[in-house]
Amino acid sequence: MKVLSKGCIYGLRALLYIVSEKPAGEYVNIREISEELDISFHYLTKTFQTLTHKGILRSYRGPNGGVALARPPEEFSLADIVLTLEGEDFFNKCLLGLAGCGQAAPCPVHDFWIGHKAELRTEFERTSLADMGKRINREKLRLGPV
Amino acid sequence: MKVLSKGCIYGLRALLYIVSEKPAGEYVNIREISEELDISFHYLTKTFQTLTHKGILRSYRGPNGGVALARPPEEFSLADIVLTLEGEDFFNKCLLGLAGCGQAAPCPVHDFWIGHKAELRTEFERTSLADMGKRINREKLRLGPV
DNA sequence: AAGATTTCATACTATTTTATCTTAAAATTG
DNA sequence: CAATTTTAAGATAAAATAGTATGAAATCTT
Repeated sequence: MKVLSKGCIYGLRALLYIVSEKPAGEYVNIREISEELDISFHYLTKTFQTLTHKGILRSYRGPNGGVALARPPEEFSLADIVLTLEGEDFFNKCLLGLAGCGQAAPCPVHDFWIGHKAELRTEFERTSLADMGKRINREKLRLGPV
Repeated sequence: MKVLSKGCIYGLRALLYIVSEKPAGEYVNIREISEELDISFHYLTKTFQTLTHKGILRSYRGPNGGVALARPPEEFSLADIVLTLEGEDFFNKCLLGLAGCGQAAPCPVHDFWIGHKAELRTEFERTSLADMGKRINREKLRLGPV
């Protein structure tokens, strides 16, 4: 049950690293993140570019540069990140991949799947990066290989 | 939110076609299925091979040959099909793709994701191919392009 | 019974998508 | 200017998907 692409997973883990390990607003070196989380540096770079363009991160070049959240972590939900990296139609896809699946011409699992997607979306929307950062520190959750 | 691979989707749609369109036990031509559902014939053939080897389908060569369910459609759940085509660990994967994610060393979304996977699994397990076939005919649900 | 036909099985190749690496340019600091 | 660090384009590799060609089993026709 692979739901998220690598790029999205990398982006999420990296953002969670930033909010759980670093003071808010501080620029974090991308190489440090890639090494801590054992993620391909260049791939992470691309993912971060997307997040920067979409206004979730801001970046700064040069010594002591890096990336930082563009706004306080309370203001970003998991859904914001996922929708940015997977596409806005992430929660609107047919389980059987049928184009135009909907009330008018539903696939056999349409109703059931609609409900699941909505549940997931709700949970993603009500969980902020700040919530996650706190939980990660409180419960010592891991973001990378042990 | 792409959850299932193409191969699995093809297998599911094809099986649902068989149970909803054909008398139980009758051999169905693979080419017919691939054309009705607009699925690559050879790719479908491969998926069917897997289902045949795993005892979900039986096949018969020669004129009027084809594939048929190996047992009555009441005896196969959606979960049976999905687990066969996606792998037995389908419902046990970490949302963030971390190896060894579990109670001992959980990722930040472990608990939440565990619950979702369990719900999904339960629904897949309690829905049989026969149930689906009936619903498809009763509610005129579609399995392919309109 | 022979041979042609139908149909699934399998190996091999090609294409597409996704992920990763290479390289170099632009911005910043000191 | 030299060092650092993000940005970005393009090449390469790997995985998923699709297509081609051929083989093997069952049936039908004559």
